[in-house]
Amino acid sequence: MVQKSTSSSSKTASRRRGRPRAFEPETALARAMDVFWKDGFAATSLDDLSAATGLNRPSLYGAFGDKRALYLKAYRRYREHVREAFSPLFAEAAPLRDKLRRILRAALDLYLSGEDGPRGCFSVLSASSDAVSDPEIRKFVGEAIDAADRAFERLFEGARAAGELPADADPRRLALIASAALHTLSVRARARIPRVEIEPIVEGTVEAICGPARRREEG
Amino acid sequence: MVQKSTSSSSKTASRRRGRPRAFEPETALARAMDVFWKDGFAATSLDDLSAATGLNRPSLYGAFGDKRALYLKAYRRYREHVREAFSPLFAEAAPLRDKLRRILRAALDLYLSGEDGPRGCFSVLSASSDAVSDPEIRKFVGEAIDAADRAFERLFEGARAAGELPADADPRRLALIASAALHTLSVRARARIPRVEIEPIVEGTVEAICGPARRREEG
DNA sequence: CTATTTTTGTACTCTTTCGCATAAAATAGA
DNA sequence: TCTATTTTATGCGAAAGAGTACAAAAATAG
Repeated sequence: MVQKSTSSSSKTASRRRGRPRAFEPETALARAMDVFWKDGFAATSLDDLSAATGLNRPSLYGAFGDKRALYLKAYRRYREHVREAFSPLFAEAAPLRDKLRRILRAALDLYLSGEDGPRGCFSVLSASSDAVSDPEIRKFVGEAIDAADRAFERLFEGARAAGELPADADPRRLALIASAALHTLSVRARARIPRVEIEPIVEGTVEAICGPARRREEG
Repeated sequence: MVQKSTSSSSKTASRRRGRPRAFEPETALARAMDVFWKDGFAATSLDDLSAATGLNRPSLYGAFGDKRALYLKAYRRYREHVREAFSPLFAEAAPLRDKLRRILRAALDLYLSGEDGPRGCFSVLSASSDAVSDPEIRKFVGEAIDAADRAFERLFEGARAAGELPADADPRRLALIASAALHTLSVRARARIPRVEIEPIVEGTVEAICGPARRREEG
């Protein structure tokens, strides 16, 4: 039950004993994530998940556990996906203004993505869901928010050290403003507010943090 | 069915013909709003609503219609409640910095309120809910967000005209930052992040909009 | 070729939920 | 008192949902 594939995970190595799986857990999890991301926890039924993944319910249970466990796994996958997508943007060597703009634009693109309409941010959705009464899910949400706050904080610390921000700038305060931008982008995307009405928030936030267009760079 | 009490609505006037209601629709609606606000649309059952209001289901249907109609009425009531609570704060005669701080503090208090834990902002919740796929609910959400944006925009326009903001300040851009603060306050409150960790966002937003503590008022 | 192991698919149970039918209760008017 | 009208209360019925039992299917080990 809890054995974690004691053998190596290389593709062709020592195949398991019984009937082989007819699906790839990774892609099934990706489909489940899509559904949860779109409809939220309470409004997603196991039949929805079954239809989206192509697995029947017993297979879902066998592979991922019950609905709550699957939600946690889907959420974890979302966070990994986000981390992989945004880490390079934070690590990039570029002026702060450009980096911040690219990060916020990428977030907006992510929040507007979805075959059946914009989905917003999974963490914002989870925070709004009844699932947040679950301590473990709440912990996940808190970690996700904190991770974004810290990533922005480190970004602004570095920028301040590099002279891209005034010496008296407060990286933590600026980080909270950047995270607030993420949250409002998510809310508005989810409300299906047109992209052109949302986009000014990106530039407005960049200006609020980095200062107006090409001024004040040196008092 | 659709007659809207043709007679006057004064308390003692011409009582209706049949058995009188054993409840006050206003308070029942307030209770229903509380439940929807706490659990969201999908996770709230009619039994929950029945228990919270004290009405049995037929009475709920008779008074408010089905679940969706009741949600719309509860949401409408929330917006009226918010408008009544915040209009005086926007209208107040006080320095911009103080007014903005009071508004954001009041919003945080509202989002942290709730007998069973913080509830956040009903509009943010609705945007995250599956109910947003309903065009009418989506329209409500859009209107609520727009109302907040405009209220802040007018506030900053007035402040600029009064010389409390630089002449080149962009009221719309600042308004979007203020609304973003509301959204992040709601998300964090809902995620049960401790109040002391959320409060700095209020002051940080005030500084971002009005400038740092007591400097630069006349650059 | 047989036994063992694991997954798959069907169908089942139990619970919850929504919405409504129906009868009893409470009031106004005749 | 009797009738018309409106609300309340019980509870029905159809549907959906979560989780599981069980047997067939598909692979490996010996």
